[in-house]
Amino acid sequence: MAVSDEQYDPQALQEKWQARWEALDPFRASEDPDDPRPRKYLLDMFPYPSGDLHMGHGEVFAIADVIARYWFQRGYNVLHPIGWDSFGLPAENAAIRRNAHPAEWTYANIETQATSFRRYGISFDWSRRLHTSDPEYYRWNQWLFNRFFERGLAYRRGGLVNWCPQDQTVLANEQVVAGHCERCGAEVIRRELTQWYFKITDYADRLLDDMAEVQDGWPERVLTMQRNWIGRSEGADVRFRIEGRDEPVTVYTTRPDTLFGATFFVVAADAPLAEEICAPDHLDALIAYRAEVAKLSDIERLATDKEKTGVFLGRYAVNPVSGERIPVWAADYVLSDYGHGAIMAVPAHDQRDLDFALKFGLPVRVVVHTGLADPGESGVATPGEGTLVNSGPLDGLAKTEAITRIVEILRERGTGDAAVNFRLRDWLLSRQRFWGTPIPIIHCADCGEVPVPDDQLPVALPDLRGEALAPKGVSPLASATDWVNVDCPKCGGPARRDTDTMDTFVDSSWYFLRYCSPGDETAPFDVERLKRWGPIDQYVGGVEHAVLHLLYSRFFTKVLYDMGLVGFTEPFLRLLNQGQVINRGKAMSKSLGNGVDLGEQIDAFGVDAVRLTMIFAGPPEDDIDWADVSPAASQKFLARAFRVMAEAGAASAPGADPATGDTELRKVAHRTIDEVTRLVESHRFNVAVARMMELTSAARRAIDSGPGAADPAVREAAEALAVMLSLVAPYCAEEGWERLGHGPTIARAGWPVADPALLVQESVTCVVQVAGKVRDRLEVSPEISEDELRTLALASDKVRAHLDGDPRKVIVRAPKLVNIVP
RNA sequence: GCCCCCGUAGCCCAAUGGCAGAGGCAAACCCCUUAAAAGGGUUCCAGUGUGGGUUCGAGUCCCACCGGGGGCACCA
Repeated sequence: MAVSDEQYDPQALQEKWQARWEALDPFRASEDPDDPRPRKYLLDMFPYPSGDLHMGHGEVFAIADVIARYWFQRGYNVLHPIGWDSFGLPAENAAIRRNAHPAEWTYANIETQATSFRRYGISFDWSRRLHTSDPEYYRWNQWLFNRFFERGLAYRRGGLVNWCPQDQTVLANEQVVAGHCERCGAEVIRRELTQWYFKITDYADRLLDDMAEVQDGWPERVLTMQRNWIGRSEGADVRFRIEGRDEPVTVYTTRPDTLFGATFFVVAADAPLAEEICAPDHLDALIAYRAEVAKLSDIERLATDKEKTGVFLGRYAVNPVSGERIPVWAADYVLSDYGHGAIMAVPAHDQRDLDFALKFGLPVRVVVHTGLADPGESGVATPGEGTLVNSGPLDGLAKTEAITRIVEILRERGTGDAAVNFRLRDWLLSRQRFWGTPIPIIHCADCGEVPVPDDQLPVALPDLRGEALAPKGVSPLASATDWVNVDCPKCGGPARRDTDTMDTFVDSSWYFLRYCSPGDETAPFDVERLKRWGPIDQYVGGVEHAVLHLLYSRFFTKVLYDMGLVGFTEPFLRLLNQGQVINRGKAMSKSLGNGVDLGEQIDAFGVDAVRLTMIFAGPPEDDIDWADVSPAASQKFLARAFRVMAEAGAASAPGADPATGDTELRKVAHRTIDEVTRLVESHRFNVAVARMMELTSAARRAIDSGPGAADPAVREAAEALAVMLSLVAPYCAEEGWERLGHGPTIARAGWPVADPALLVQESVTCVVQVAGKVRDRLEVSPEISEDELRTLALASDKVRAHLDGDPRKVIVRAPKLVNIVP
């Protein structure tokens, strides 16, 4: 055997095996309904083609591939698809800069990433590849939009919306993070615009309640974030009469028990209601106040420490239960799009109302006795529990009883009822940009909003490029006159296409359904095939989508369920959020100059070593600081493992009876198989790798100073190692598998099975403690009884030396521990 | 301000309430080698952020604090 045969040359292995794997195509999922193998659906969040793959991709896909390859080895029919989330702004911005079409940049990047994925050795079923910017894909966005429209789940309305001045488009609430655009970071402003919405609020209750289905499969923090985002609250609607106005005004409150403590009334300054209510001689003040508020950015307006502002509207509201007259104010701390855009203010028990009352000298009346200082004097509201006072029929009641009682009273009088409110707003889906799915609506002067008939889909994007795409506040599509002007599908008269495109989160809300039947030309997905594959067994991706993509996908799934197209209500049974790859304690960035290039790492250490480093660095959820890990060390380990496989392969042929091999090594191998199996199942991949390292060392010792490379136990260990290692380092494992005399591919080798007979230990070391200190160790049978062990322990000389008479207590945990309390 | 997660050798990380160390990095040394690299091996290193509590027994459970990370923050 030549030494060079045992040398581990990652680059050579990559070249050799990548081509062979592509020919063998071992990861194609079977659609044969008679395939007896149980199915598993593993999904990675599909990439946006921003350039080549980066370190973050390297981590997610390495992690997900461990799970996918494990399932393949366990004999599942695995669906592990790949596609690209290829609509979106960066392509458009690049196209403007280069005077090109967004498709050029997009599809070039997709090819680059696809090539990198193939080299990275991920176990994809490439036959299902999709790109959301293909007309064959976005056609179905439009088809789905039409279905939503028919059901009243897609509608157009005017209102204040979030506008990103940088990207020149509106944004959904979910895409505004702390007042800034989620994508570009610019400060978001409010504009009054007529836009398309999806009625996700109709599903608020189910989005909340169905979380029970994934309670055990999703990270707690993602569930918490979604719960907070949906923001369900329970309370009551209360109708107040406004003097000088026929229509009463309804307010929502979570504390109807404090109704008697309402000392003023506030409407959102920006709501139309404010001017409707406003007394004529106060209108100038309101208009002036509105102008002041409009000058503020959202950041300033929403700052919690901002001083309260407002203006009296010259009107009084009448408390429906006490009959008390209270002044009506307009203020910007009341939001026009939550509840009814108006509140009853109870300064004693709500800090915001108290701040306002103190600023404007409004009365503060305690109606819940909490035992704390009077808020009117302390300046601190008392929102907690207590006994009702100054509240007529509620006096003496505790909070929950008072709420029940007051709701009864309101109901009897017809001035209110229990109510539920959500923080969740409808999903604004229009975008004033080009590189997205055209909204398939035609506006006709006579017929109104007319959907483009299904048989005329897709409404393809017109061919615009370069300067024509520059943001100008209205969609670039508006300038494509030939495209815009069409005949109304209903009456045939002149009409105009809607010129906005859809939020690209629409694309990703159902792509996982399309993977089951990517080429389907008659439907977005094949219902029968989806029944076999769905829902997704394991989803892997970043936590940044906790309330974006994941919430929208859950919404889509529920709508499609109601349409009878999907057989499940939750799309993702288990969710794994991988950590980030950082460098020297900080996120990689150009400005910090601490970027690490995935391609360069692979060139230097090989695909397997990079993947192994990602997996071995720590738990998958944790961030990896690339400065703390060593791909060079990973490469060394792989070389070591490779030599074990190569030497075992050279010394023996397949088929030897392992039972004739060295028992000690066999025990190590089988214990490793057993543990690695459990560790992979529980996603503790870093520990699984540590076990593989131990097995490699044990095999090394067996070859060098034990029974030798030809021993069947060495072969058995090397073969098991190869298969386990193939989850993380497929090239090294495949070559090792070949050296061990097996044909390609190791992907079909099958997971090793631990022999229970080799897992039992003949003896266990039992620790004997006296008062918690170890005083003796006994070699005992694993099956020893408690009584036997107690007798044995008490008979020990070393133990007796520390005992003074009879022990008070003896705790026996057979077979591993005895603790004697003297 | 409120809520959640995490603090274990110089570093990354293990440890069903039961002997604090599985694995790796770094360091030192030995073997192999003409030499170096590669390879093989040995050794060094913390009492688990701090202070209480529960328990026969706490890194693990509870409370408070300190430090780091994350989420929410006028939603009535």
